[in-house]
Amino acid sequence: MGSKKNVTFSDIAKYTNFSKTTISRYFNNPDSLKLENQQIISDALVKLNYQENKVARILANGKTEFIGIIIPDLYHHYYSEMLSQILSTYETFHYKFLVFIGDKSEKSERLYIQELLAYKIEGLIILSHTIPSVELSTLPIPIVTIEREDKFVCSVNTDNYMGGYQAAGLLARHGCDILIHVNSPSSELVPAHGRLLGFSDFCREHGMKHQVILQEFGHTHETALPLLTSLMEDLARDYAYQKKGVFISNDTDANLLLNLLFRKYGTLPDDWLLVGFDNSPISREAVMSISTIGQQVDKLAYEAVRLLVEQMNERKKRNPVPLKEPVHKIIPPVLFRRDTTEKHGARCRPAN
Amino acid sequence: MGSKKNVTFSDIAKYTNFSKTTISRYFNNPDSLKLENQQIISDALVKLNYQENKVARILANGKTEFIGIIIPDLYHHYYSEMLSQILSTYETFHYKFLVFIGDKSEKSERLYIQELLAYKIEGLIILSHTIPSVELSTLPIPIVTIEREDKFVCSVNTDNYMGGYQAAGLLARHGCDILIHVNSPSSELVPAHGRLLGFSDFCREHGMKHQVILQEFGHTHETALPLLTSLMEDLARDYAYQKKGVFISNDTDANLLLNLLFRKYGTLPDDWLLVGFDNSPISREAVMSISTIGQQVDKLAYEAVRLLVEQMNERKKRNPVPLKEPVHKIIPPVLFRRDTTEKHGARCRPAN
DNA sequence: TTGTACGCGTTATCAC
DNA sequence: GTGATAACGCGTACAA
Repeated sequence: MGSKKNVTFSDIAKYTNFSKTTISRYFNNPDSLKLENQQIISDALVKLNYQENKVARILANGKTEFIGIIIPDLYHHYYSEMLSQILSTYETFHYKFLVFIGDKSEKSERLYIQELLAYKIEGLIILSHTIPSVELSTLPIPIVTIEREDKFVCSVNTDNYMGGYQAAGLLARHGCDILIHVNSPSSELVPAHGRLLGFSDFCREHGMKHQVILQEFGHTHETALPLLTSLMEDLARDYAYQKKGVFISNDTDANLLLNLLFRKYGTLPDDWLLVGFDNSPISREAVMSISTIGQQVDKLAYEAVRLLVEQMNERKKRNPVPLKEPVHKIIPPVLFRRDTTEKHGARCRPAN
Repeated sequence: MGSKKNVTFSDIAKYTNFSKTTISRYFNNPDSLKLENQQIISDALVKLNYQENKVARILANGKTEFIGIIIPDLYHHYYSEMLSQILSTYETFHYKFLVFIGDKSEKSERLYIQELLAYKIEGLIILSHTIPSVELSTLPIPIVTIEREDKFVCSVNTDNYMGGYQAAGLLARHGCDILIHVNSPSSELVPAHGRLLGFSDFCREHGMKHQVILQEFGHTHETALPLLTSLMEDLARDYAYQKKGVFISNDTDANLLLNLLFRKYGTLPDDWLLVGFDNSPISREAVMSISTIGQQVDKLAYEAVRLLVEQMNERKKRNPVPLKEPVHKIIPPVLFRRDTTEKHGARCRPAN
């Protein structure tokens, strides 16, 4: 008890008069031992207080069961929930996760990847945006990205186009005169850009008057507040007496706008409807619950890991058949109708 | 290029006509080689495209540089920020983190610990509450807990007592007639219990009229809303015409109460003051910014890792001196004065 | 300053 | 069913 050295297969072998091989088999293929001997070894394990050493196992069979994750931050609820869901797949796939926060430079992110490769991770999940997918595709292990530029690697993304389309549809159904989409300017290569397309297409297809406002509001209240204030005032002026349907592509800013409206009018005026994006906690916790387009984070996470595990398994076969083309999996979004749209609707059509 | 087998020290040794030892030294003690030879090896590394293998290194020297983390969830901002800060210490200490979400049973959590031990983690950070510290103290590696029962292990905690004291003090300074503390019933062993003590002590020491309400509001809007509604009505009735200072020990519920008040009165009435706990995003994003007691998550995280690393380093010495007693590090909280208290104060004493 | 030989704890390949 | 032996890739006395 409390002896310095760890108990190894050798010790157990000596103690039980078996060979190391047999001990190994006890763990990896127990049925190949006779029941009687299984029991003997089993007893010895507790008697000697054996602690398994998977590092040695890795060295011997090359399987680390490690997956690396690089995620931009955990500040946004979207990311922390995603990480949570990814980690939860341990219950299913039994892969362990080495996690890095990659909100730094490209250089440091490459360092993270090198570190992960040094630990012989079998696959890598990337949510950060810094390293282009061409470069990722050159790595010697399977890669899956989530909601980022993914041209040359496998990915799992939300159907952002449908999300934008749904948001516009919801606002249109409530009889808005003008549909406004507020978004930060983004590359056409990132999936989130689809929201804009979906929104615009719906409006065009249905002959809706609409406007797209591309603006960066920054990451703090302090920067966002004045910008959103003037946005609100502009819209109120430009579209006075018109029913304004605003689709803001994140809940945080939607909430901010809602609060500004509340402070100005004491409530959400009847000629304002709001739809956010993400279904983050604030959309439920706001003064008035915010309608929003939610991503199915659990499914995104699960599919990402599944897609990765599939490829990792393929590589372990004697004749691995690598993918010819990167696979891009699409998960539909979910529309949450809440007070910032339904309150009005309920008033207009109480029967519905 | 694309050859199946990995390049090893042997390959480099052959290629450069050095021995494996010299290659090893190049990595671990480069100054012991002459500059010229360092260059030769360096060139060979890129030529052969060597990828280091830390798994083999671990087996040889026993140092994994792994730290395990078990955290209850990432849904609460407090936990996700904590995890983020812990992971960020990679920049300082270069330890890698294996993360498990431990919101399950005691049994599954023990399994996580076994798995972590199998990967030879050098230390373990525990934020989940399921396994008592007596049991944790028997593990063969250093343990540090954060904000949980910690009698038999090292820990880092917020000075909850001071937090409760400060909250009461803030409300008292604003001339409240009655101070109310709302909290969920908790064991006296968990650090959070200190909030209650600090609050009560302040009130007693300063002869403030006060009431403590211990109630569980659950984890969803649906369960919390009716309970908080009746709480609000009870308080409004019991303390009509009195200035009510309410210290709710989490921001989510504080926000909910604020919203209820807003819906009822259209604003936060002058006879209501609110202080929350955690400084979570909602406290800033609410209709009216919520005064709150914040934990210094960055410091908690850093100190936890530092405390752990210290002990892990101690163990690597030839004559390790284990701690006689568990160390409990205390971090002061930070008071954020915001609109739910200062708005009133500003009105009463505009000069201040 | 560099090399030899062995150990780390497991798995894989044979052979029996 | 079970055992001997050689990997796996690197670190480290010890020797030179």
